[in-house]
Formats: sequence, C-alpha cells, structure tokens
Amino acid sequence: MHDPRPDLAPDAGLSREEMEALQREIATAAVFEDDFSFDPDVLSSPLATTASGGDPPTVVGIDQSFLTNDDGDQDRALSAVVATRGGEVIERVHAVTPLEIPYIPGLLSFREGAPILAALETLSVDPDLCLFDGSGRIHFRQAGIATHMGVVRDVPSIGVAKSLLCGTPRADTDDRSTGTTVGIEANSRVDAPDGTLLGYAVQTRQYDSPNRHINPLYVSPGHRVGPETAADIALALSSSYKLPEPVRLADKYADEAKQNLGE
DNA sequence: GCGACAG
DNA sequence: ATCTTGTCGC
Repeated sequence: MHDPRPDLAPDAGLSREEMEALQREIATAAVFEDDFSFDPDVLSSPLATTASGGDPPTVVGIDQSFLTNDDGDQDRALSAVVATRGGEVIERVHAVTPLEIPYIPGLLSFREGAPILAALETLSVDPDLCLFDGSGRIHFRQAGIATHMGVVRDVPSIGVAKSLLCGTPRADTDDRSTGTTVGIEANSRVDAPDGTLLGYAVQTRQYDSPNRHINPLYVSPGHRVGPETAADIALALSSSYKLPEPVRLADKYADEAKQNLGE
C-alpha cells in the first residue's frame, strides 16, 4: 500500500497542457485493481458482516452543486459528503469553495476538486471507499475525477457517471435488465491500447414493461478497485433507485445544503 | 474542417 | 450542473 499524493492535487491555475500532463501522472500512480481491506460481499449481504466480525466498511458518497451570485453567475461549488456504514448515515459534511474555471470535458476535477478535498478534510470518519459522481478510468487520460481524488487521498474510489464520456460499449446497452453489465473499452480517443477494459455500463435498475426505459450507469475504477468489483459494488449499493445509495444521498444533501445558503 | 464532450 | 409544470405510464 502506498501513500496519499497531495502533490498531485488539482490546481485550477495550471494551463490546459499542464492539467493534462498532471492527469497522465495520476493515471500512472493509479491502481486499477482491487487493493482494499474489506470484503465487498458485506455490502450486499448483512449476514457476511456478522460472519466477518467487525464493523461494516465506511462507504462515502460525494456530489456537487453550484451557487450563484447576485449577478446570476455560478461562482462557488459546494461538495456534499455523506458517510454510511451498514446502510446507515453516520456523518455528513460539506464545503464551499470559489469556482475558478468553467466546465471542460476531461478536466472536471480541476473545477470540482477543491471543495471535495476541503470537505473530506473535515470528515471525522476514515473512508474505506469513496463513490464519486463522474468518471474514473473511463476518461481520455484514464484520470477522471474519481481517480484524481482517489490517488490524492490514497483511498479506494469508484466513478459513477450518468453518461459516457469516452470509450466504446462492447455490446448494445439499450434496454437491458437489472443487474446486467456491458464492458466499456478504450477507443482511439483514450490514452490506452484499443480494447483496454475501462469500466462497465451497469444496469442498476430497469422498468418491467417495454415502453419506458432507464439508462445504465457508467461505472469505472477510480483507484485501488478493479472494473468488475467496481460494477459489483455499484449494483450492491443500488436498491430502490438508479444511483448507489451513498451517491444518491450526497446528491440530495448537496441540494439541501445549497438551499440553506440562499438561492 | 468536423465531430465528441463526466458535471 | 442549472432553469422548471405538466404529463406519460404503471
């Protein structure tokens, strides 16, 4: 096991080229295979928890919302962090930092990373796993926001995106049934050999009848988690909703916290 | 030049 | 991400 890499933290003041160079460095430092302490089975079966003895792992969900100034411009980002253990919320924290740069596909962590790291600093519990809203390895330089944050903190992390940034599904992802997955592999737009498995389209939920459909989630390793385990965990943590519970709760908390600050 | 593009 | 009511379907 290695160490946190605060030296690789996102800096919104870097040039685009420098940001991309930093991402290549992050991808090199990232571990795209299972390397965490808990048994992932305990996330889906409470019985496995009892059998293994100790506390269930602390799983954290993280999502952002944005605040507008008097002129109506987005000027601050709010990161909401919800820590859960055994399905229960054990802590919630949030942080607000000024927004430095616009949204640029591929550079999301440089826009939203600061509030995330600030919020995680104030969290008293130690996360065993962090789930982010956005991509991990499914990224042009294999360094999406989940990978970037995971490497900086050296915490196991997973990226959960609602749409596909890049890469190619290995099969049609339309109208699949609950629990199914389709591999997402590298294509020419990705800085990896063509065909490299980057993650999975995961159908965490689907309607019964054929008229209305739910799109899959695009799950990829952030850091210290392999693609299969990432998909398994996303499924295990999703029950009544499309999003894994920790992320859904963070999404909701990000909105609530925003209201409590005006707007 | 054209198309693609997490949140 | 965000602006927002009604509305389609089970």
